Amino acid sequence: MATSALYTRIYGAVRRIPRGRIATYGQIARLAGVPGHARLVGYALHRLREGTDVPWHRVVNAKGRISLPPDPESGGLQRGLLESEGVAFDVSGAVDLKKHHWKK
DNA sequence: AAACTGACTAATA
DNA sequence: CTATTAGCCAGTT
Repeated sequence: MATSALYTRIYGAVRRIPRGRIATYGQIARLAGVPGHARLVGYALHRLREGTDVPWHRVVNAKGRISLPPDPESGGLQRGLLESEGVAFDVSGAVDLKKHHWKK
């Protein structure tokens, strides 16, 4: 895997997200110490897979929606994980940022 | 090494 | 509300 310092920082930042809360890519990038690299956060998470200790499902885009198309294999895993943590989804499939957006 | 890609964001239309 | 454009820059090929 293409290990890099940024990946490590990004993963570390994601791990800091409290349970039942969600954060945006831009926010994670900022926490990771690399503001402006929201895309890198997404890229890093994309390389992840089951078995990691990173709660990637708590990371969503600025709209509070899941950017990743539902994977038939995982059966909409991300949404299920969030719901089991108490995160409410809007009817349009967006997270309720009003309630669950994580604030440092 | 150079070009292409992208789990983004913000601004416009 | 959705669609398109542009800016962004490291990672991947």
